[in-house]
Amino acid sequence: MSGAPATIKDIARLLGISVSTVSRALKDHPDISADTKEKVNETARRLNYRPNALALGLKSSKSNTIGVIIPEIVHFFFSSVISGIEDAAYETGYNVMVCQTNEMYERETMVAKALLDHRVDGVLVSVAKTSTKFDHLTLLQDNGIPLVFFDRVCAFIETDAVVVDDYKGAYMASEHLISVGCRNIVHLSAPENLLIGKLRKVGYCRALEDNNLQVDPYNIYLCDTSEKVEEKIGRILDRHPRPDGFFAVNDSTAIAVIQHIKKAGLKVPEDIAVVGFGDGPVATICSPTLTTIEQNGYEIGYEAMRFLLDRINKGITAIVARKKVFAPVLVKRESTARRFENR
Amino acid sequence: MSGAPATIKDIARLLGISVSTVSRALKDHPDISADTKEKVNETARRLNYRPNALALGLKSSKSNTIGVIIPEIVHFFFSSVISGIEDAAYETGYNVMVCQTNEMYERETMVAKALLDHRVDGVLVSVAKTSTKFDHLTLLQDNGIPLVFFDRVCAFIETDAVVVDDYKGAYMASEHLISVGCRNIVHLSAPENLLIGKLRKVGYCRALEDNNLQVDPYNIYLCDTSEKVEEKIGRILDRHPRPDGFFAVNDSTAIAVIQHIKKAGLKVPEDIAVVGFGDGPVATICSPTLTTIEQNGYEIGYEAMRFLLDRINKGITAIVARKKVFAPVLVKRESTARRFENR
DNA sequence: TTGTAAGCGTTATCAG
DNA sequence: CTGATAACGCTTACAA
Repeated sequence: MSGAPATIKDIARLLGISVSTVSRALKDHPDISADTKEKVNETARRLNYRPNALALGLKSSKSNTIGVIIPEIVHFFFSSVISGIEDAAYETGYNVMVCQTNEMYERETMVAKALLDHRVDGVLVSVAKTSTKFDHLTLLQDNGIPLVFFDRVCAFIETDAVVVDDYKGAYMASEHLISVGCRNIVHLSAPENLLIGKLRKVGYCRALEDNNLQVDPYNIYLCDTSEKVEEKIGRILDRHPRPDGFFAVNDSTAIAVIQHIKKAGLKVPEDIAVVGFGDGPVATICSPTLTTIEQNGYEIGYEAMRFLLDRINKGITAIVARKKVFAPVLVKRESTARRFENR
Repeated sequence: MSGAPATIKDIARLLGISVSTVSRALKDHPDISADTKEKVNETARRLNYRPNALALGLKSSKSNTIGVIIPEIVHFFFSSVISGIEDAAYETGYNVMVCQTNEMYERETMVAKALLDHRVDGVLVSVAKTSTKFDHLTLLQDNGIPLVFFDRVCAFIETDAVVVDDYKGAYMASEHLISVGCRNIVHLSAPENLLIGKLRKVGYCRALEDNNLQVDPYNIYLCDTSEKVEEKIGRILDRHPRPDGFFAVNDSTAIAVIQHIKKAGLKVPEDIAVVGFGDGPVATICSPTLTTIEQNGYEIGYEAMRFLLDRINKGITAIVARKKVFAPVLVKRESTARRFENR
């Protein structure tokens, strides 16, 4: 059989008592006689009664659901984040609505509204590459829905955020390249309107400056996917003098670079050293294995959810904006090895 | 400011008209005067009015939300599936609640109940490795919530399913190994209680039999993660005669095998050829690149969502159980190359 | 110890 | 053209 779910009314009718009695019995209210409780619970079990979360939510203005706005699910980092969020939510009885924007501003605004419609208790956001306006996010706040950013923070909105130290990670990555002997380092960067893009670029620049290397603007390319690498790598490798190091804004870009370098008959790291950012599983699968900056997505997701729960429980404005900044860790592997002696 | 979201009542009060008029005006009911509509819409815009999906859901018994039960989000295949589901849902105005079970039966039952509580309009499921009872899923059906399986089907429940042809894929993979000269092929399998585990194993066995090779039960290991490979690979490579081919139930297991073979000083594919299942991005990143069976997660998710929408719209029982079986494609790469001449 | 009724936000059915 | 009112499932004063 496949009928509609049982309600408190069904139980009341079956037992010839009122719905309020049933309601109280189900939540073990002290006023209700043991006998009645017994009967109610038995019937509830028999009917597979489950409270209607929609009704509960309507009554209490709490949906017990949180929303996640994420650029693309199919990336190790982002799926790790979701996994962390999901586990933290499960532990605390929340459900998670996941919305992917596919990096589109328009879609980001749509899903933000959908989450508002559903009266989610809070939202975790990592903004899309193309988002430059953020009214859709302040709209959520204006409606009493707390926001927490992870990874891709929006600088114009004052709220909690959980990130790795992008600046420092980039600095470490770049300095490591210098320490293994690179002097002509290319940075493959993400768009500047993403804070991570900007910070990682600044980290790169500063590392060069601090080591008395000239920052050549022509050594910085907007290039953050393997497709873009495909497009631009030829031109980059043809430059004179040829770059001897790459710091890529993420692992998949770094690996695409390695593959093209190898295809061009050059060697990593002997001719060109490469560092990525993220430390996904691919970093140990590619060959040579990839030196990269660790970025623990699971932890980031988990902590972001903890922040959000605080805000949900203590009131959206009760807390001053907090940042959780994970210290980046440089994981050295083959793509910068052999050059270590130069250090 | 961050107040509670505006309601239809707020608009009514502000305009000094009744809520029913507002409701009708907002949905462009023909009865309402252009003038009133104008005023209502203007006020709605000004207040950022958004209909309360909880109230709507309560009234209509439709939450406009679907649930997804998935073993682990952090796998390329599963995250691709979610991405496909998510896109299909977005196109049709549905929201997606994602629940990961971490392969635990107990958690699977919990999330199934949570989805029932939220009165989701339908559920997409890929069962956990450890699930052998399925009352929690029939519970959903009994409550009028349609179910569609993807990838990890439950054989005991009669409903739609979207999968690749696991049997055939495994058959092709194994036969390919034979065709490149392997005669002593190990199969690293998933648990038998998973239909995919069983079918892939049967495909392997049948391919051997059809090619006059003995199926040696000792050549079949329960080993479906890189951790388990770590544990068992030593023993397997020490066997005499040494295996000359591996068919692994998924890519990450296959790649772990390749890495260990290389570490043991043997060559892939010259000494041992390896085939995986899934064709994730890692298959082209590892070295040698991995021959594997394509399994398009995005398509599977997208189609599963289409099936589910049909069932939601036409009534849960109106349709006889349909299976969408994607034809597997063997993608030949280096991990079985060079041996091609033997074909 | 139990029942009645109002209300959460919305829509549909009746009346005007 | 517009307004009451009931209902969706549930909780919670307030009565009894």
